[in-house]
Amino acid sequence: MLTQRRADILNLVVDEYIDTASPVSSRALVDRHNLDVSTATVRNELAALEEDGYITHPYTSAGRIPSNSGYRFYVERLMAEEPLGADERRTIEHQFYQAPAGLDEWLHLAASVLASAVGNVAVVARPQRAVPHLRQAQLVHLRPGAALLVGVLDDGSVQERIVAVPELEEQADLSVRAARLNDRLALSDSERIRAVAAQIEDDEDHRLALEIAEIVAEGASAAELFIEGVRAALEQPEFSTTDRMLEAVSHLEAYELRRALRPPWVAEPSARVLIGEENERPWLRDWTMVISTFGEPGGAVGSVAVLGPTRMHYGHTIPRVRYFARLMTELLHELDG
Amino acid sequence: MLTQRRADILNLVVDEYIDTASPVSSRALVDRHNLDVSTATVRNELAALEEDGYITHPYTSAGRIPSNSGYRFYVERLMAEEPLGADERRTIEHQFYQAPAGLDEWLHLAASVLASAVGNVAVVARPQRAVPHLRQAQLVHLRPGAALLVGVLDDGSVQERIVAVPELEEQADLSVRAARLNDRLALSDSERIRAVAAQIEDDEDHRLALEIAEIVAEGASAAELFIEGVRAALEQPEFSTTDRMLEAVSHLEAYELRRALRPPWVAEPSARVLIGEENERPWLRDWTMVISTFGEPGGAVGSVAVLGPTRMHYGHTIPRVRYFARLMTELLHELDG
DNA sequence: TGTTAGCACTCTCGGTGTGAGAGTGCTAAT
DNA sequence: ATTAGCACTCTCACACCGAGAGTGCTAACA
Repeated sequence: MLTQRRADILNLVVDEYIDTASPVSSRALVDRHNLDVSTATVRNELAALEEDGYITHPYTSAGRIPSNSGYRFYVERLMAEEPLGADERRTIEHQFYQAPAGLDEWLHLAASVLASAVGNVAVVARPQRAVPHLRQAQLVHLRPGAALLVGVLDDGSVQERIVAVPELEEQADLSVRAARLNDRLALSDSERIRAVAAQIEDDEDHRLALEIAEIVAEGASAAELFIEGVRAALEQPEFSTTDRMLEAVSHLEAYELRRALRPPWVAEPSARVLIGEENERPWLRDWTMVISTFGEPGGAVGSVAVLGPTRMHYGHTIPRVRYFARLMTELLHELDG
Repeated sequence: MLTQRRADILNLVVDEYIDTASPVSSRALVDRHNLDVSTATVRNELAALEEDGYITHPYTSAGRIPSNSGYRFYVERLMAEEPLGADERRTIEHQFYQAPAGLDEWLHLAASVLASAVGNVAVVARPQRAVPHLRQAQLVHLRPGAALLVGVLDDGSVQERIVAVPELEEQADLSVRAARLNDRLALSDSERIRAVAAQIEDDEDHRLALEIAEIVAEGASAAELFIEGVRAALEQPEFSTTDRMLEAVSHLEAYELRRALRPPWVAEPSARVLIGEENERPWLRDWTMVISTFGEPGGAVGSVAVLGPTRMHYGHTIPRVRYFARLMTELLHELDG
């Protein structure tokens, strides 16, 4: 266990480094926080902290930089959280309430507001159920022999796919067919739909039921992602060389992020912080991810996350991610009635 | 008008610069293309070309660089097109045919294949009609008093929006309502829907008809964009400083690109090339956009584009954009029956 | 025993200087 | 009209240097 003084100093080092982005010297600590010990004493403490692995040296004679375990200790024990002020809340809620009609636009907006609140990349994943159920299917005539199968799932998402239908059927026939299918399949998950399909005698209905099972299953994979704030994140000094920036850009795509957001930190009620290699994606070694979820625990669940360099303003970011998750849970609830 | 020799030299300068990305010297031209004149003669010609504005100097004693009007002349008169080989076509078509079910996935794939074929940013805009018509509307019960209004348009796109409905109506009632609305509104554009709506007596139906008019109208704005190849483009030497790269990153987003793709080059049958300030978006001053459209001229039309630095391999890019547009028109036609 | 002053030592960083090399533009000769 | 030759310009890579910032250690001190 660290002595009080040592912990205090670690706290100051991390705060200072987060602020200035450059190695922290003993002098800076003493001067800027008027400690009543000398720089030499501080140096001794720093050496001890380094011994314990909380901080490091970039080179022999530079200031100290927090290591990832330093950040971890900081987040768990030291950090002073910076709660949202009344006016900040008001501004955010205001932006939320002038949101447009669609859920998608709304999620997009949320990502964008969060990104600008924390100055880093914000990612919002569309809520989805672990096991989605069909709410309603519909067949829309496209041309003789083909129709658009549209399925609305119970997490509010809409899946579509072009399917073959009997050449002669008009829209009216297709609607009848869809109504018949809905009668048997509505409110079922894809597994159950498959089971019911097996018992359908009519060949066409049988085939369509299987198609429906597939689109329902698709609803459980690939959640849509809304990514904002890339620009702001890239402006930070950790990306001051083109190769680092290039690396970051190529990872900050929906495809990569989807994997990073996935298990096991889905369904975490409060915010979870993953520092560096705590996230197993290797490219995130120098990144921190603060992630939380929103929505009904049993129902459709989405996630909100902030991504940035490990040198992140934790005390600022964490409460905000938490706040957004709570707010979005509320609003989603309102939206669902 | 340029003399033959002068034009030849301009051609060589552009070719060489596209290839090497560094200013072209008289020596390089003579050596690498065994001209039967001396470097001094070439220098005189270069001076003349510079006089005419086709090329420039970065500084007094460096080689020549094509100006934007140099590129324009090159594209119109000089450039040797590099047609697709049989096996290249085969590879591309192969990738296309193993495409997944949905139109969206398919467009996404197209963007990605094109991007890797030209080594620059590729953008594909979902086909849409100038004036979309409603194919079918459907109401899906969400909870008492609210339903999801889903509209399928005649360009195959699906629009959705949450709407209020009478508290007491069940799915069955909503389906009846939807059927009634479809009878009067199907196959109409949003203007006509609005007109018809005005004559509907039932208050609820009237309100819903207006909602439908709105979602149909939305189908004409904001086409979905598929963007690929950003990474490859950013690796080019024109983005070798972080600020240039940062600038590029922040512009290569759906929001900005949508504006760049818009009029007046929509509905160009062959590929159109916009060099530098020929595109009025100011940030595109150093970019070239090669754009074409696909789909039925009268029907749903999408666009394919490649974006890259003005120093772009035009002879390679242009035929490929043209080829993709043609291929996608074909495949879309197949898809539409 | 913990703290501190003092000092030697290390490493970075910005500026300066320099020399080689690549090209041009011009002039005079062909 | 073309070309050889040459002076001149500008960049680029590299080395060098000195200032400055920090540390680690030692020895004195409370």
